[in-house]
Amino acid sequence: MSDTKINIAENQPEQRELRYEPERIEEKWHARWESDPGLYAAEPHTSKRKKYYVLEMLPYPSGALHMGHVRNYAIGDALARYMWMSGYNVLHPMGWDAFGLPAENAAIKNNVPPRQWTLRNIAHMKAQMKRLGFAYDWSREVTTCLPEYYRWNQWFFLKLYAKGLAYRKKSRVNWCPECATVLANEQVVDGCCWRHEETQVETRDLEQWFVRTTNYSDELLAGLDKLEGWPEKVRTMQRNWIGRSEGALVDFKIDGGISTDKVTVFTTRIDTIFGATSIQLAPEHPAVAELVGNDPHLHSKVEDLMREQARAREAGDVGAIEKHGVFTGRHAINPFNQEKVPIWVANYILMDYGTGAIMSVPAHDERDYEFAQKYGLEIRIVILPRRIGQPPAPGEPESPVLPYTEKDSLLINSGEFSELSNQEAIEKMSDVAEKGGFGKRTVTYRLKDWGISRQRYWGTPIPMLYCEKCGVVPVPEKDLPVLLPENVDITLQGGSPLGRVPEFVNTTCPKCGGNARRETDTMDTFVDSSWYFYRYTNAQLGDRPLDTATVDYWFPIDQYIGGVEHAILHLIYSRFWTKFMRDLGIVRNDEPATRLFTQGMVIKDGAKMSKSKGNVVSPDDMVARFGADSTRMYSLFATSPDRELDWQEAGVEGVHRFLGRAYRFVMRNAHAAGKPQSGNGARPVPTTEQSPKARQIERKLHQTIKRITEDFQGRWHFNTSVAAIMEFVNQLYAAEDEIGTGKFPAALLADVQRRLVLLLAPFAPYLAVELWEMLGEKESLLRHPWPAYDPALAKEDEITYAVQVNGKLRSHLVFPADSPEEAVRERVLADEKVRAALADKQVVKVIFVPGKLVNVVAR
RNA sequence: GCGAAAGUGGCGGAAUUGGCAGACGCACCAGACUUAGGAUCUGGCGGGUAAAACCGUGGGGGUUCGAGUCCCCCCUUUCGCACCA
Repeated sequence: MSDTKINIAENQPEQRELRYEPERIEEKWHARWESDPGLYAAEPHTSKRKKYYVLEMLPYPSGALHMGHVRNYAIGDALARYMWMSGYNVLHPMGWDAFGLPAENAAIKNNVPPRQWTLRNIAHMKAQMKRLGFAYDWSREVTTCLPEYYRWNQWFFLKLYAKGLAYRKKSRVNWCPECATVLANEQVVDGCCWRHEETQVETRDLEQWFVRTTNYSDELLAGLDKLEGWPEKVRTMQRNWIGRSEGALVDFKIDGGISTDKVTVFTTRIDTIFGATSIQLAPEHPAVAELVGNDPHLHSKVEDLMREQARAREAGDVGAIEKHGVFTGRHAINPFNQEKVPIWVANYILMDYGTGAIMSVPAHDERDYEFAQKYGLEIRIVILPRRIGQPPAPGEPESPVLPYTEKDSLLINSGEFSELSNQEAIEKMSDVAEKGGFGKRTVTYRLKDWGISRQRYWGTPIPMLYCEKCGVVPVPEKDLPVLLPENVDITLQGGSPLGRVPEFVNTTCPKCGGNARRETDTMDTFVDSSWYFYRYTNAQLGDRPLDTATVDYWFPIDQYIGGVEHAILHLIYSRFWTKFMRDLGIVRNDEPATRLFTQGMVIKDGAKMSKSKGNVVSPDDMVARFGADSTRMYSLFATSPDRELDWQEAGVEGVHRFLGRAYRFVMRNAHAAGKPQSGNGARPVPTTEQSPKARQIERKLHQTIKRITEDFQGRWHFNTSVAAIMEFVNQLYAAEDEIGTGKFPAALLADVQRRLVLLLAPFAPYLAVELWEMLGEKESLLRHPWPAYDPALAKEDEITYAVQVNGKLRSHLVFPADSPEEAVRERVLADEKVRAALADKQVVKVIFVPGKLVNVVAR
């Protein structure tokens, strides 16, 4: 803001009120809203309104809001305000995902305690949100790092433990050296840490707490089919993540035996077992060491395979490595035909899927085919399409790999099972294997149990004790919360920081009174975000995590809005948690949210905003220069909410300019307006008193209300909603010369202004409320009903027909809206331009599209 | 490799079901008002032409009176999955 501008404003007081100064308007209302309950939800059943729960994903208090947050909340806030004005009892809460590693890193770097750092960030970000005018019900604020919240994480953990859903086991886990802690499978992306994209995850063998998410594998999968309000993309991602696969386990006896006499393979294609020409084991398979024996050559080969696999896994391109293997010299016996097949070890077999052993069927599996080709293993065709019914003719089919599964496929070379279809064979062979005791049907999943132990300080302490006599003992419920100690020396070395706090660690066993040590790991912060949205329904409750009846009123969440990056992590954990809580009997819904919306990323100059790229736009800066309304409205106007948003400052300026136009129109003409007519959709005055321009404005008003209402109810294309308001304001400017002349009814003007303000309310709440006051309205803008439109008034009374000859646009003709087809045809065919285009051609037919277009087809 | 989404002026993007391509905004150009303008208001703005014709929605075919929209083939980008047996 230059000095010149300010001076001019002061020198010309009559100009001053017409100048749109968002900082003045917004500061004024910002201060007033501090003491205004705003968009607070009414307690269940105290309001006649229907409930509507709109939720945006809670932020991590990193220090400052970024544009992604602003966009997310601008969408949610517009919806919340629209729903509120549409007569719903809206719950629109906000909170803080306040535990997590950045607080610890900040503590190490700047020597600030994590709690202090976090709470300071929250205070700042909350102030930013308020300045941006987001209408949250702050009486329900949830901060996950406070004992009032995290004690219930501990309470839930005890419930999980009691139900056998939390357990401790030693296992190979993902370890991020940068975070100095364990990660869940969901937190490993392409072999790297989800927070440190450059840091490769290592593996460590540690004793850890796990949550049995796999108990709900099937329900988590089946539930996806019913979540029709969720993006298909998210549902697909979750389906893939759960990775259900039906098949069979089959035992192959090891010829000559080792300490165990068999190796069990997992297959989804037991019907092809007569085509199995080798067994392939993962390099880490427990039988490998014995099979390889003392042969140093074999031994080093297996080591190589293991290394290749590990390297590929760390590089994140497991699919790309070249297949290698080595023959162990030993054989296994196919239980179906007693055939001896060689046992190999191969680098493409994964120990953590199925049994880490497969039967290799080169004729009907691409990978097996590639491998068999390389090592000259036999390729035996055992299934063919029925239409052939016999071994393929030379050169047909082209690829020897034929994973036939169609109903009309047919087994060959498969003993008693020959001639069966693929499906029949799977059933029969599974029966035979089960009866014979050498196999059984099974289902495997990719989904693994959720490892929740973190060797970090800033998280919820896991409420467990280790007693010298009694072993693992849960902290009794009455002793909750297990408070996270303050003043802890934080380093990234030497394991859990809590382990270095003797006052915390050393305690007595609640069972025997003897010495006990506390668990020093903390919980994954995704525990916090798995159920926070339930806490909003009654955030102050002291004796329970939630009140079932209150939750029952508000749930499920009607609309959840957030980034697609949470499609698996947060959204699968919170679905699990809901099912667990339901089985605990404290909630009744099966799923947390009916509808999910994932908004697109905010980018600038073709790249995601990031400090390293130096293309970060600060919301504070935007608010200071253009105002909160312009910043928010631009984030909705630039593109539809589901798409990537390319931040262009000139665009914010454009929206700012538009808001100025709207502001000036209302300010200039407020005095000329008459008394508005009562009734939300009623027509203010009879047509006869209106000039054509006034009628046009009235029509445009109703069309605009219609468009915006439909956008809210349907596609959420708020960019076109904003464009519609802009068009409307442009028309108002074009008709302004008639205002005050008597041609433009004062009552219509009053109505137009009021409704314009109402339409602006979800997008530019500061400006809307300022103008609302300026119009002399006393009632709260948010409590005023959303304007209705009258379809009859929105209807055009003249229609411009596009006139084509052979599909090419030749003319435009205007007709009264209700003109019959005949009248239109007649005038079209008589039209000069049409006749010129027809020349000497013969009219074959005339296509008439009512209200739109006429196409004369001629030859 | 598999799957999904997308590709439209100088730029962000409109075009709910096949029916006037480019709404709205930015940038740009011109004018008005001004001592002044990075304010405001008015007009213009896909290419092409004197004006038309004509050409234009990643490329190539097709269906249709009519295709950005539907079908087939290909290219590019983004996202997801990727030895899952």
